[in-house]
Amino acid sequence: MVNEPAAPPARPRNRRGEGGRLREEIVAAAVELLDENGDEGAITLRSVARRVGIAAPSIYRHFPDQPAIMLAVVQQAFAQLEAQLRTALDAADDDPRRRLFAVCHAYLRFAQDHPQRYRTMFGGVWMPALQGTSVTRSDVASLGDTCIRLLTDALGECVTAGHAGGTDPHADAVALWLGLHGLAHQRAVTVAYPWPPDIADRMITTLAHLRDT
Amino acid sequence: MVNEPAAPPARPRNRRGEGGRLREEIVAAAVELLDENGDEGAITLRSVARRVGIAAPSIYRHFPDQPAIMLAVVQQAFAQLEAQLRTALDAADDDPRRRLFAVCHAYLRFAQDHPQRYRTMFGGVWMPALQGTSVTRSDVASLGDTCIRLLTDALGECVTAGHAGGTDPHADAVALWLGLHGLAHQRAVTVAYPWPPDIADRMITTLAHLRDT
DNA sequence: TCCTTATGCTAACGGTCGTAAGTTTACTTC
DNA sequence: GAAGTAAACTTACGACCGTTAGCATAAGGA
Repeated sequence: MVNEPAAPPARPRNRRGEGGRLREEIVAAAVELLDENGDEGAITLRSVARRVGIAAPSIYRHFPDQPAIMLAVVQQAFAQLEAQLRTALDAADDDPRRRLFAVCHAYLRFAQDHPQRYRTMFGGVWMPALQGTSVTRSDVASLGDTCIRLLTDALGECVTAGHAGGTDPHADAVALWLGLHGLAHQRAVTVAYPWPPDIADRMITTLAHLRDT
Repeated sequence: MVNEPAAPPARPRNRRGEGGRLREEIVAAAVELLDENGDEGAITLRSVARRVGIAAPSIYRHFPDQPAIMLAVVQQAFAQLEAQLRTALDAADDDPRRRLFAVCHAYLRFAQDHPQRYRTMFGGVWMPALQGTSVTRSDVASLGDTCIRLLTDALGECVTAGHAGGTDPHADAVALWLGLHGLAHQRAVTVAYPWPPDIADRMITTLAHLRDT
């Protein structure tokens, strides 16, 4: 838990118009602390300031609150997840089946590559902690919507192409996402568990009601 | 966040041999704080002591650490979940199909009735926080095993009776639990989301590979 | 060159936390 | 009634936290 007890990196002051750059550095430092310590409680005003190499009150130029930093971290993480899903879709060919697997595996890969971030994104330390802070409920309400839509669309393509059968495409999409989330979250939480090797593909195939090839 | 700023409930001291009763009171108070504030960070040595009506250091008679309280809370929660699953199984008849649904719905009901507890049980604030504390990794390793076995057995009965088909019963059981966990966890985290009404039965039926009746 | 102003810092306050050391209270036994 | 001891308390220390108020410094246009 010791974070540079006395680390004066002699940080150069930003140029006149580039003060906002410090905001990115703050968020990046917060993400670093989260990834290293694995505990969102490690993201504190002072710890972030230490990591960046600035004085703690200097953060108030860029964030009104400490929860505002957390919100920025989570927003950035969701943007990264969305970008990763889009990249996977762009790299895939036109087969709806392969596109569905691509986006699902990209989702799972994000959670596996950044378990602490995933845990924080969906851990729900929000509703309680943001009482009386600058973070409003609407800031956090629609955070994962775009990512879920990408998944829903990919499943819809499969249904349209006749590769997937199901009585209710929307409910199936929700179920598929819930299954992915269960796997992703549990993988992010437990150190090492003997998962069946093909557990991901099994869940995707089953929940998407994919027909045998 | 104000917890009895000065609440002297004039707690009577326990009788000579019943000092261990305070331990139960401490755990109960910790659970109360968790359920009310919804944040495991609300379980602190001093807040628990205030709630019980004792001085903070008095806790050290019964717990070596603050993490030890958290461990006790989680252990108790897992015991409650297990008891709830067994109760549901005992109340069910002999039809394997109905027994499977009974245990699955009991699982989901626990998460819905005690969302903060569920979040804490599976939230994984463990691996990081127990560094250098009295809580060892083995204390937390096999916490949910019994509950998962109850689920696995219920699915196994369905397979044996021919009500469920699947190529790998163990993998299917894991997948079923992951699906339940995804739904339970997400329900415990989000305030209100328009879930498809029959989402639970859909996931259970699909992941268990239940045959049409 | 000087003045404005964005940028970041120092100092400080009040609060909470975990924990150690030593002490008081009251039950039980003799 | 005396003694022993379990049960719980008081006091205190050091650390970290979020936040406020005011100050220094340097960039860049006039």
